[in-house]
Amino acid sequence: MTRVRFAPSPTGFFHIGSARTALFNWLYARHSGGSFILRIEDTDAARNTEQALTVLIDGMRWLGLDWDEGPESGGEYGPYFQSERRAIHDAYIDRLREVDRIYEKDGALWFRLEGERHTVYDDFRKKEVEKVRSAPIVIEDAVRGRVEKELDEDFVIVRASGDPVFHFVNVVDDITMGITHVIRGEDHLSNTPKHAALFDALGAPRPVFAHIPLILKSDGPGKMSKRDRGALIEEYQRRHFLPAAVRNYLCLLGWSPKDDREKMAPEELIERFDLDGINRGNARFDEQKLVHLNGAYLRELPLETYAWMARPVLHDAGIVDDETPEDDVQSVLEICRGKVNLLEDLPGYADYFFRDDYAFDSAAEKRVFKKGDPLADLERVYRTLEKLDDFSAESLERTFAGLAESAGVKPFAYFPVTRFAVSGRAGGPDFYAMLRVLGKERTLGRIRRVLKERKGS
RNA sequence: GUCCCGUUCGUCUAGCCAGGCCUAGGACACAGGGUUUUCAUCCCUGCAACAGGGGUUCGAAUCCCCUACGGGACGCCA
Repeated sequence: MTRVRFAPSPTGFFHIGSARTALFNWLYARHSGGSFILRIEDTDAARNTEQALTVLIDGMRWLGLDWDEGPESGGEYGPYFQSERRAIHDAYIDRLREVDRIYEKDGALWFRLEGERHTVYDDFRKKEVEKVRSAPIVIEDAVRGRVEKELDEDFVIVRASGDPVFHFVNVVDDITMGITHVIRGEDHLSNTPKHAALFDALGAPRPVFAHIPLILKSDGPGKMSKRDRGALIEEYQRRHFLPAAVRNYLCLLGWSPKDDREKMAPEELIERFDLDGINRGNARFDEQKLVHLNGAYLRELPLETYAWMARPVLHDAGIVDDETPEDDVQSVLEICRGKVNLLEDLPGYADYFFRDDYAFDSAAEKRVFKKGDPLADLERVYRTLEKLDDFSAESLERTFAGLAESAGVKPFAYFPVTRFAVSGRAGGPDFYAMLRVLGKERTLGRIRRVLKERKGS
């Protein structure tokens, strides 16, 4: 039975790299029919708060990563908060003591390596250190293959304060929770020999290690840090990204299904995910591709779902409020669906349906008034629509066709200036649908206003 | 500084482990064109990469070595 875990430290942020680690673990568990365990490594009291935990759990839920064991789920290997596992850690300290691999120095407990000792001056750390000549530790990493590293220094496993350190508790918890596969970021690769040595010293079988590449910032050097745009899951939640899109994009960063498939449903992802599809090289974060995927997911949402998600976005942006008739919102959403890649762009895309003080885009204005006599066209449109009572799309289409024919032009000739007048921009939803939703009164009012302002100046 | 890992289009990647099927495939972005009488979608075309050098081989993106570059780790943080 495969048992994998995601073991975050609640810091108050849910980093995209952590999220991807969680996702890979989750996928692997689901793929292999094993268990996915959430273990909270909350031993650093200084930065651990209840709110930090909430951020993490909300983020996990939002991404759809459910855990079989952990906080709020329970399980037979608890507690799932590292801070509550102290008795277990102590017992394992005793075990190490029994096999004589522990000694005390400066009030702390050190793990003793086996091998010849000598002292050298470390000029990076500017001090004398005791080195140990020991056999290299060999890790068979599921992603990177054979990794060999020599451990040459004893290390602290219990601080002078009495608190055990990460390397130790992490290993003990993995042993006692029966973890079979440790899938984590490559930044832990250098630590792994220490962990392997502890597994060995404790007489426990090592788990399979799989170190996944890091996510690098979109520009500039280094890995994504919490201050970078797009680094936090909270940001995607706040910006109304679709979790399915974020999840899908994250899969593609550092893992490949080996063929040309990119947009994949969870079932397919689970079906196809495997450790040997994980890449070795670090991946650079690219928001554009995420946005594209988000748009693709948005476009295939049923209208009901789309409206259900989009409505609060318009609300939050202050575009609509409780006074706004539901039917109006619904009609606008119907014709705007699939037009933007991000729900957060919707308010800016559709605001003019709900207010008359919409902005006029100067680039659009230039284009519209570049040639011909757009004002004359607009006037003709006005006089024609004035006499039209049926503002259905079909009726509007017939009307514009008639208007165009009598002038010997294509109906399209009237679109840009009309659209500009009623919306202030060059793009938007389907032309006739837009006029239909705006309705006769508002359409005429807006055209009249533009006509008046333009003629006056 | 030491150690570990990596390096295919601007970006994510396929191909590498099992060398010839690679005049290196796909996607995002970008540029052109088409469909849509408009917007978006969609479709087509284009642009664009095996880090460099040595070696092994009849043959190397694929195997080996070196260099360069990138990333990470070196905490009584996790």
